[in-house]
Amino acid sequence: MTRRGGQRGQPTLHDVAAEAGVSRATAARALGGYGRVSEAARGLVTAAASRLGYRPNALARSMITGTTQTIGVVIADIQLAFFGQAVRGISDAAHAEGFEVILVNTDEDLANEQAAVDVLVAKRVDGLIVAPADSTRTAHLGEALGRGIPILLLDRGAANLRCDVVMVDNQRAARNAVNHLIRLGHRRVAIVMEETSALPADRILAAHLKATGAMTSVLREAGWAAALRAAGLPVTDDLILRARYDRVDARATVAGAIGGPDRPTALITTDETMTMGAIGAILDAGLEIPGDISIVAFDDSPWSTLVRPPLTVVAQPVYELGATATRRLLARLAGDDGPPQTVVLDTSFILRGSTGRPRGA
Amino acid sequence: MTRRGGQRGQPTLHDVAAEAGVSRATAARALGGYGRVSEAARGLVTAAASRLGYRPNALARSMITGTTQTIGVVIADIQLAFFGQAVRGISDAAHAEGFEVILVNTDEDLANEQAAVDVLVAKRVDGLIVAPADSTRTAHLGEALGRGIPILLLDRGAANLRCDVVMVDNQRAARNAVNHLIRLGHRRVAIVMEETSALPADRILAAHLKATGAMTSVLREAGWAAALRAAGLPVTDDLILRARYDRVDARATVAGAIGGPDRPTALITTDETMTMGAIGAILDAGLEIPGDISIVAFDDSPWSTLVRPPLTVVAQPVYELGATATRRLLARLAGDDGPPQTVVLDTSFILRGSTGRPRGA
DNA sequence: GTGAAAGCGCTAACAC
DNA sequence: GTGTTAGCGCTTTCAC
Repeated sequence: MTRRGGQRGQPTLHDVAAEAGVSRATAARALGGYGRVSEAARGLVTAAASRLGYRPNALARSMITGTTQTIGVVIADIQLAFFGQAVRGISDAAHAEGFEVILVNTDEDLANEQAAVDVLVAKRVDGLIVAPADSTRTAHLGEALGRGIPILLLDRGAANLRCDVVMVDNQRAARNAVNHLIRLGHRRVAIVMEETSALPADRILAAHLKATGAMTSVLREAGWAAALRAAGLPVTDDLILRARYDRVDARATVAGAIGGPDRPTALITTDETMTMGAIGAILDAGLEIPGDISIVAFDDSPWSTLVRPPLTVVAQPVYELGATATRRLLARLAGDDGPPQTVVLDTSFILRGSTGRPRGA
Repeated sequence: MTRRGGQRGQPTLHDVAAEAGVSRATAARALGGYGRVSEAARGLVTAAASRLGYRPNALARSMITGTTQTIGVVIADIQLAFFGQAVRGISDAAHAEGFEVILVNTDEDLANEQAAVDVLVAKRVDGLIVAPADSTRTAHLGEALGRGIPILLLDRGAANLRCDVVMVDNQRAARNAVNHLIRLGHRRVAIVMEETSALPADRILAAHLKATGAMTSVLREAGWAAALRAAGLPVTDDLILRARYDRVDARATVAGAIGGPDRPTALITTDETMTMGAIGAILDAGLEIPGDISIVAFDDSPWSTLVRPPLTVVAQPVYELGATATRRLLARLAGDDGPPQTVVLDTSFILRGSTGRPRGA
């Protein structure tokens, strides 16, 4: 019994070489598929390897090659449908090139994100895909970049970070959606969005936002405001329905806004969570969609055709966002060192039953 | 400039030690938080480390310690709400103990699962959580177990595998749900489920299934059949609506079954995908829920209260399933070598509006 | 084509 | 308390 076994009892290259009666170098070459090995030796080695149930130690290999064939994915919450789809796109594109994925949730918390990047750097991931929690406080990302670890920003940009970004044009998508409502005759179009620390809508400079890469909901708010203003409609604070980022609070917020006499005739929601809250509130209030109130939602959720009426939505190519992001990142890993790219994928406006002319229009 | 830098240009312990003017061992002890180090040395080292932007190389550490602080998670598809929730539970419980998660999707394909296990073994994950694609062909899992890698089976059992399992009692949950329908007066209760290679329902031995750990949908089918039989109702093939695992096919299948004259008066669906298909078909057919047809769905999807009427469901504690699974696995990693445990979490039956008495009952 | 030897960055004995 | 030494399992020169 020549078997020595590694520390965990698993056979090592050493054992395989001994079993095959060749040197470790030859065994490694045969198994690793590099260098030159005779057919005879290769046969001996592979036979010995399978006899022993040898599995290469990727850790040891990575120490030398300097690549772990692993990418880190840092997102807010895998439970959200958006990230589920995006991560599937990432995972598929990564696997296609032989990469694995380490997943970390941040709950949009900066400290969590910083810790995640730290761990992933320690684990020596080859690259990072991150949906940054904060578009301005990105020192930790800059540092990783400085270490030579490519980063790809998913879904949201970030100021002062020289790296690739894959996203959609949120402002434009929101503007289009609101334009649709305006064309139908709506004059009071509210937006349901999560609370942010951003400036009030009427002081936002869209160009600045675009440059600094703000949160998607803020960009959507900017698009909403732009559409209203372009139509000569007032952009007032009572039309901005800010809720904590959960459907219960979104529901309460919308309930408050549609309970009064001068309620908006249409709503645009900035994501699935806000949409669920808004629909809940409308159902509670017994209002008819779109007769009493129209709604256009961001993100084409699987269930959007199951509610009555089916939802008019802005659909993002979420899976493709993830897949494209990954291909871009892997290109960097493969040596592409061109200037940072921002890839903007197209959204589509899907007209279904939840938008219509306001009463009396 | 004493800095040498590692292969990727990142500072190593060597650099830190040099910068601090101590030996590598001392630097390692100060940074790793093990062994004894004087306050003075610790100060010197940590200062040097932060000056250099040192990040430990987890790969090198793992080679020696024999632990990667990483668990592999092998599931069907992270896009499915079920797995999104479960993985979040896993991720949270893992992070709480300092573990990261490598995620792999299999699409319920055995070959994918085998490949995934291989890669994860090569990456030397400390343990594996897998929702096995096949409950009988588990040689690859047995082999990993043989290598000393603890495995935890999530959501589904597997035959002949001595390892922990965390799941719900699918048969019982289905039986309860169907009993509710029977009590309401339904006599023709159909089940909407994915195609499987299992035997027809009327030949299934529930006990055998329980022992071998079949797919959840088959167990739910067994529960459905058991409830009907216990009530003296016929279990006929036309009540088993099998569809490919996608909502489009589920919809077509259900459409066919509810189009005829002798249609079932109630439906039980085995998961979210089947539910979406079934509701789509019912809406298409213009049938009224629950007047024309009752429906009870497996899994309490976020949108189940948004459709009208809100759905009566069997809710699984999905997040808890993941968290519990992870805690069990981590206990194994911490040395627990008691006999394999099967943890069964409780489901809850949530009565909402989609179930009622059949017409004429 | 094959083997010997060096070394990736770190931890763990073992001396001092 | 600190330094020295020996590896973890692998890839990679470099001779032969």
